Amino acid sequence: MTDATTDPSPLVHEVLAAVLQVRQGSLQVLLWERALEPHAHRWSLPGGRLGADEDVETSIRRQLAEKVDVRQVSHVEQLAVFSAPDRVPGPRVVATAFLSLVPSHMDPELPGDTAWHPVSALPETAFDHGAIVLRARNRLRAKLSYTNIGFALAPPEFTVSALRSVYSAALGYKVSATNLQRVLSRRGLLEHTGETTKPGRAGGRPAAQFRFADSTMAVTDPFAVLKPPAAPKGQ
Amino acid sequence: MTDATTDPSPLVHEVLAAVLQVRQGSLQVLLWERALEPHAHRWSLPGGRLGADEDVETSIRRQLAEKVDVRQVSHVEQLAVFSAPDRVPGPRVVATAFLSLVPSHMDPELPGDTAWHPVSALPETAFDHGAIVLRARNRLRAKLSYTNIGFALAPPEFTVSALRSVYSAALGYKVSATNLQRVLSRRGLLEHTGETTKPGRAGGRPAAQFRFADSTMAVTDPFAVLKPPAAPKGQ
DNA sequence: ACAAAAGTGTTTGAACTACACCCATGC
DNA sequence: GCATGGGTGTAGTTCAAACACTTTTGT
Repeated sequence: MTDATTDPSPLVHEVLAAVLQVRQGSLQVLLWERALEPHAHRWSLPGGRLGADEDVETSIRRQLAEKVDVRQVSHVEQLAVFSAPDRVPGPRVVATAFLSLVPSHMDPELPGDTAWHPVSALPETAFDHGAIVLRARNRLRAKLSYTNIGFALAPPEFTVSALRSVYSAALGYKVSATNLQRVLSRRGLLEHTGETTKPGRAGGRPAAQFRFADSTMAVTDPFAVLKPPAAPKGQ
Repeated sequence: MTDATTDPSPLVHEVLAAVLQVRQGSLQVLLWERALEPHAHRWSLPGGRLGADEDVETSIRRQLAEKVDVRQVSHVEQLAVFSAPDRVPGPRVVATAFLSLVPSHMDPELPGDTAWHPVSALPETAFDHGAIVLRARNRLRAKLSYTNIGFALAPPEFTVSALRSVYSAALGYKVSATNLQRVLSRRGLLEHTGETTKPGRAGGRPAAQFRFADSTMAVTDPFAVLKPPAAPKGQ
């Protein structure tokens, strides 16, 4: 399968993460500004070379720790491999891209060359990193519908209207608070904490606080159609 | 991002494909039997080393051509990267795994060391290839529900009951022909060809022939819930 | 006529959207 | 009181599963 004695095409494997967070009402991505050529001053995704003793997920978590406190990263998942031979100038570099999420209440300290940018208004990006960000956003949007991945975007406790803002920012359209609560409750994803928030100066009923019942990603709406036949009543 | 002048950890990138086909009423995968150590006589996925001038998809298509006529491959998509440092003995090998499909009416000529095996009864597999096959099956099963990927498993023209067999084999449970036709028709995926088949000796009504309206993968049931608000009536 | 296989009509139920209405608070 | 924001009740719709029934053939 592989011939280790000769290496006709030296190859570097890098890992990259599109770190997404809802901030200031919009879905944003963490980028750093390249100081050096190639593509100096363009914005690129955090990441780096895959180490000898780590798999790609371990590697991206390690490399993210240089930009963001890892404990603030609530979810990491593989997106895809980007491997066009000319995707970066110079020697061949194949990248494994990740989708990574940070809850909206976090505000990590960032290195000076690093900043958040709205996904809907990206600055000039390096290499194929812009395409990776869009793939990440699409994946997130899809998963908001059929998994519990909202837990990774929301703070540990939240009101329904706060959660509505998070979902609306990520999806790019207004979500109804009523229906959001219904859907997530029906699926058993939401739990009351028992706490309520005080209304603002304008008054209004105090809002109940919720949390997500589970904080590991799970598919909650497995396949909508072509389900297996129902078990006979005797079962 | 990468330092090309030194290469502390030589790394090989391979591409692997789980080629799935419905044959003899079950979902099967194409495997070849390794002649040499390591893992001699175990069964492994077709694939090989990524070439210098190709991306991973081009590479897997090229390598599959050595086992199966490429024109018979109806669908190829990335599955995931497998990168555990010890996933194969010896020098580091990172793999990009693919899901690949062959329509059920094809019966490609195979090399002598290659054979189809039911996914539900795999022989002893090499390395992590067994896990890759199961991931491929799970991906296929999920996509049968919310995309038109059936086109890649079915022959160009088929009766509803033939299509039912294909779906049943892939999903692992009996699918109702009635409901299958309803779901696919409602989504506009099926077209009448105008032809009908002759009944067998036992009689029965002649079956209408259908084809899939589209032969490129598309999501047909985008998100079941949290849809964007309906456009106002005036639109 | 009868059996067999294909295809349609119709009921039931689940799940989601939309909207009306009620609740609890500040001023 | 009344405005404001939170929460529930309840149609109405869509979509899919289940099953009865009709259609069209071979024997």
